[in-house]
Amino acid sequence: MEILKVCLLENKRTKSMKAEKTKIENMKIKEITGEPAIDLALDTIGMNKQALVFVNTKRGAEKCAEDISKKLKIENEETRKILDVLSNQMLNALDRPTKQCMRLANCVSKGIAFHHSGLHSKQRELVEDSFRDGKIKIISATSTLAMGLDLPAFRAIIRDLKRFGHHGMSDIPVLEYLQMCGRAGRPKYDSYGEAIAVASKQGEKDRIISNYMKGEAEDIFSKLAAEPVLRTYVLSLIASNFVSTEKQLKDFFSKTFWAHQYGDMSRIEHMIDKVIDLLEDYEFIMVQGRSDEKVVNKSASRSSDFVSASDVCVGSSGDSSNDSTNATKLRATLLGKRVAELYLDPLTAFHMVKCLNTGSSREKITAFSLLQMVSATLEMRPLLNVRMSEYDLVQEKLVKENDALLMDEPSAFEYDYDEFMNSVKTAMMFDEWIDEKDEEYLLEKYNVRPGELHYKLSNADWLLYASEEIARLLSHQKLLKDLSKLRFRIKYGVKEELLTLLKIPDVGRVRARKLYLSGIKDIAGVKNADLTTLTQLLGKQIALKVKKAVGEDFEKMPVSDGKRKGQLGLGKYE
DNA sequence: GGACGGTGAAACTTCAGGTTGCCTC
DNA sequence: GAAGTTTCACCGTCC
Repeated sequence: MEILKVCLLENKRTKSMKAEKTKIENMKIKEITGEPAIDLALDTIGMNKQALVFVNTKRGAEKCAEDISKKLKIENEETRKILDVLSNQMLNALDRPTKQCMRLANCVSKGIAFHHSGLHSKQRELVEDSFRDGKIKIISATSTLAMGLDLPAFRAIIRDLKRFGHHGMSDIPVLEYLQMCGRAGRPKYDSYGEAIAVASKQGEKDRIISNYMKGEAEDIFSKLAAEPVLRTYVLSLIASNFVSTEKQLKDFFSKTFWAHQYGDMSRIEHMIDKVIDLLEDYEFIMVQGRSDEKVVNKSASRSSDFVSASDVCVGSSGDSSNDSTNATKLRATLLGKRVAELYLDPLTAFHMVKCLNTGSSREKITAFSLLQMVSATLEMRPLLNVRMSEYDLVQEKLVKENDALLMDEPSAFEYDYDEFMNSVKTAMMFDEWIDEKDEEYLLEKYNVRPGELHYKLSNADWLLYASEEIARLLSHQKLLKDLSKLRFRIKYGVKEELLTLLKIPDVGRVRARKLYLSGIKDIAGVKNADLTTLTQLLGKQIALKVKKAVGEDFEKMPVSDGKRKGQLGLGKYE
C-alpha cells in the first residue's frame, strides 16, 4: 500500500512571500524558475522519477508542459531518438497537424507531455502509454487524468485548487483533490508517493491544510433531484414496464437515495406529479383512471402511436387496490417507449418532435436546419460561445438561414436568446465540418480542439440517430433520408458528393476527395480507372484494396509502381 | 507625409469532463 | 478571479 506524503510548497510569485525561501516539509527543492510546480517537476526528473502536474485549464496544462520542456535538454543520443519517434507520432496523429499537435510534439521531444480532453484520443493514449513506458517523465494535466488511471507517478503536484465554475472561481471538491493525490505512488510502481499542493500565500497554505488535508470529503447528492434526470427516469420506469401505476412509481422513488436524503416525500410526490403531467402533455405516456383525468385532444392518427395496454402494462393490471394513485395507470406510448430506450431527456425529444413536424411540412430542409435542431438541445451543452466580435457573423448566418430553421427564434430580450445564438454558432461549426474543413481550421476559427470536436461530433451523431428514430415513428418518411445522409456526413466530415466513394473500405474523407478531384466520382469511376492512376493517387497497397473492393482482384497480377518521383507514401500528409 | 514596426495599456475572452444508440445509409 | 490574447493608440524610424 502506498504512503502518501502530503506537503505544501509556497508559491514565491507573491511579493509578500518573496523574502521567504521555498520550503517543503523535510525536503529541499532547488529553485530554478521560481515557479514551484515547474521546479518540483524538474526536481522529480532529477530524481529519475515521474510526476503528474494538475492544473485547472487546458491552456494552463499546455503552457506548464511547455515551460518545463524549455528547461530541459536531452543529451543522451538514444533517448533523443526514442523521443523524436514519439514526437513524430504525436504530430501525425491527425490528417493534418494542428497547432496543438505541434505544441505537444515539441514538448514530447523533451520527454514532457500535456493531457486534457482537447487531445485526440490517439494522442491521449500515446501520452498515457509513453508515461507507463517511462519515455515521458512529466504530464501536465487537467482533471481528466485524476480519474482512475494507474500510472507510475511518484509525485502528484497539485498546482491549482481553484477552478472556474458557475459562480466564478471556486475551490475544487475535496473528493477531486483526493483523487489527484491518489495518482501518486501506485502500489504496482512505488513503495510510496508524494502528493504536493502548491499554495500562493500563507493564508492559502492554512486553508489548504484545513480544507483539503484535514478536511472531510463532501457528501454525495442524488442526481435525481435534477429535473432532466428525474423526467428521464420517470419515463424510463414507465416505458420499461418496471412500474405501471402512479403508486408503484412513487413507491419506487420513496425507496431511493434521493428520498432518503430529501426527507419530504410529499414534495417529492408533487415533483413526480409535475413530471407525469409533462410527459402526458408531450404524449410520451398515457395516464388512465386519475380522478382529475385530463382530456387530451389527440388526433385519431396519433392514437395509433400508443402501445396497447397488453403490450406495456406489467402484471399489476388486475390490481384491486382502492388507493387513487394505485388506480391511476401509466402507460408509455410507442414514441415514449422509444424516447426512453434512446436515453433522451424527454424535453429534448419533445423539441425534436416539434422541429421534425415543422420540417416535414417544408418542401426542402437544409443540413444546417437539422444541425441547429440538435445543437439546441441540453445534451449538446456546453455550446460554443458567441464572442462579441463574432456576433455579426452569427447574425448574418441566422438571417441567411432564418427560413430554414425548424425552431422559433426567441426574442433578443428573452433569457435563452444567448443560448440560441450559441446553438447557431455550434451548428455553423458542424456545417463547416461537413463542408470538409479540417481540425486545424476549426481550431483556429472556433477554438475547438480536436478531442472536443470529436466528442461533439459523436454527440451530434447520437442526437441525429435519435431524431431519425423519432421521425420514423412520426412517419416523416421524407426526413429519414436527410437525417441518415447527414449522420454519414457528420461521421466522415464530407460534402454530399463524396458519400458514394466513402462506401469503399479504406477510403476516408481525404482519399475520397482526391479521387473525386481526379474525376473518379463513384464506384463505376473506380472500376473504370486504371490501376496506375489509382496507385498514383492512393499508393499501391490501397489502390489494390480499393480495386478488390469494387470486384477487381489485382493482388496476384504484376503491377508497375506508378509512384511519381517525390510522391509521399500513404502517410497522413497526403 | 505616409507606411511600417514596436511598445504598452486597455479591453476582451476564456476557463474540467464526457453517459446515452445502432451498426444502415 | 486570473491569465492569456487581441485591439488600439501612440511614437519613432525610414523612405
